[in-house]
Amino acid sequence: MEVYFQVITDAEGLQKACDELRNSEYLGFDTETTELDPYRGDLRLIQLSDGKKTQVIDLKFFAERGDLRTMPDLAPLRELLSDKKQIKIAHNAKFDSKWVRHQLGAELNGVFDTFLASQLISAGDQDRRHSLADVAQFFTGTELDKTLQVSDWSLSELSHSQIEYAARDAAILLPLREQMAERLKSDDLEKAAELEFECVMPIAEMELNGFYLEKSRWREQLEKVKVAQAKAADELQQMLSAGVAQASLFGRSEINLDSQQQVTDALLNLGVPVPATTRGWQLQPLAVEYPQVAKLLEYRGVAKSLTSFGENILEFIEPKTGRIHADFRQIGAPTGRFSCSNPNLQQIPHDPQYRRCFIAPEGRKLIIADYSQIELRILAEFSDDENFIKAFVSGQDFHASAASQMFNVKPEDVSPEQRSFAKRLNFGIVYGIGASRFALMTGIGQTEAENTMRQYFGTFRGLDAYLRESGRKVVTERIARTASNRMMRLRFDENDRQQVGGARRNGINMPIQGTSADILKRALRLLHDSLRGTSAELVNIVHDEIIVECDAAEAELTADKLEKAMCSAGKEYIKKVPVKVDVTITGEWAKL
DNA sequence: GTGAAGGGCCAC
DNA sequence: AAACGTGGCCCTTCAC
Repeated sequence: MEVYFQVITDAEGLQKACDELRNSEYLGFDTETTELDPYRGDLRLIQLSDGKKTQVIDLKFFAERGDLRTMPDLAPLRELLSDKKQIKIAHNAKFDSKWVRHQLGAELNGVFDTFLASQLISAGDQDRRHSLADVAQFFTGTELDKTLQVSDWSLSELSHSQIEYAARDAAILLPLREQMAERLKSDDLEKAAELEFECVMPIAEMELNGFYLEKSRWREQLEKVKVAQAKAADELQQMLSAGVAQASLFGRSEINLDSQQQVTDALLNLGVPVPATTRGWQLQPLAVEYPQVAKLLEYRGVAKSLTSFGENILEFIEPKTGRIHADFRQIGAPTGRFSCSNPNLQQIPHDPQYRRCFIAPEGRKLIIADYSQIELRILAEFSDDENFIKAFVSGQDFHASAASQMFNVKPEDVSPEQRSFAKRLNFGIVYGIGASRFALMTGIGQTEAENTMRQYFGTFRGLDAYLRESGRKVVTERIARTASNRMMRLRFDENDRQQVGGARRNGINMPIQGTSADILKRALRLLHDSLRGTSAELVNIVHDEIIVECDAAEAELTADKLEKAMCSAGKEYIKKVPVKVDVTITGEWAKL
């Protein structure tokens, strides 16, 4: 593919280039950098293409003359990038926007992201790849050579082929967008795409902001866990070795407590009826009768804490900022949920001992806001169940209200046990729980579990009908959608009962989990716009929770804005029941 | 030594 | 007879 390009190295050239680019509604946009991390390397090239001609801006020549963030010479470029009316097409725009934000001091607005679009269109197909080369091949049939992607972009003089490669990557985005836009339209994914595209900048900023973790407090916490772990390991070792044949004369044989195999053998020797899998929920009932099993579960808990949430997380602290900048994948799950890694800030134990280590630095505050029972409210909305809605509208404790209805007692007479049953079912049905699992987790018998579930669905008939219809539909259509029309395709063998059952549960869960993700994404965009120009910074998100850090003086104002953004986002999708957000102003990531 | 798979547990 | 959805990270095991 021939590319017509021009290299820009000075202010005059840049002004002219931006004037030319102004005439195009869509611009292909790409960057080349010397590193992957904007805190480490330099932004070298910015490529902008109107499809006919590609402008390649070599920032090295600008950086030589001063600070890129404030340099007036770059004003036309900043303006163009942040103008939301001119659409910038980029592949994984989060990457480019982080560099532009951090090193040019500009927001990227008006995004069309071919990476996110590809994920939306593939609708959860795990086999599809989403690299630019794969996406270009799939949608336009063009072969892309990406070998120069990892070439040295810090050279004082870039080669002709490097520049040409850079220009071509930007140019190809225009025909690619045309194909993808058509497909988004025919798949009815335009709304979901807009939701995703508008979320790119908030997430890019969040990653740049990072979350502050106090090292010393984390280490103190670790010491406590280490002691607990050593103790539990010792005790478990003692208990298990009682069942091992007194080993060799050469010494005691230690059991590797992390080895599934060895632990199972030891338990069997002790006469414990170990089930096929020894996952926590399977072992839980045995823990009452067998102290060894209880000890094993205790050991696993502390061992997990120490390995997954131990010293290693401290290595993620960026020296330049003293903060943790995790990677968030915007479409981390086919449902539309985010995933997070390096480290996964979405799975820090709820125990305040851990979360209290994430703090606001001196003079700052954390605002923690989470949706109250968002998935159940979505379920109320979708199912239109009269009694379910009533329980929310009444404004009292939801689980107690549900229990009151299903056990037919006055709200004040609901026993803790009844409330607990209702609560477990409320959560379980979102995942398609069955009677046997319900029996196992409550400790009641199979028959009683079946009866309780029958009572539950007898009370919430609309819910029952919705879940059945939802499950039926997904099996016949093999597609599930959220409120924004985000789509997930299900693949299963219709003759395999297990697969059909799995697909049904999947399809029931996806619209609910996915709509929750839709709402969060919408909230992030509204929040981003309402916090612009303030001291507030987004620092973490956990599915139904948003955490913002701001100057102490602006805490009240920020809390208000956060609550408003989340509520309005929720109300766009949930009309039949109130949307409730709990907000806390605090110095630490823990509720008061 | 390295990498993939299997099993387990953390979050929501 | 059925066996609760989405992720990431860690460990062991086993093959190369």
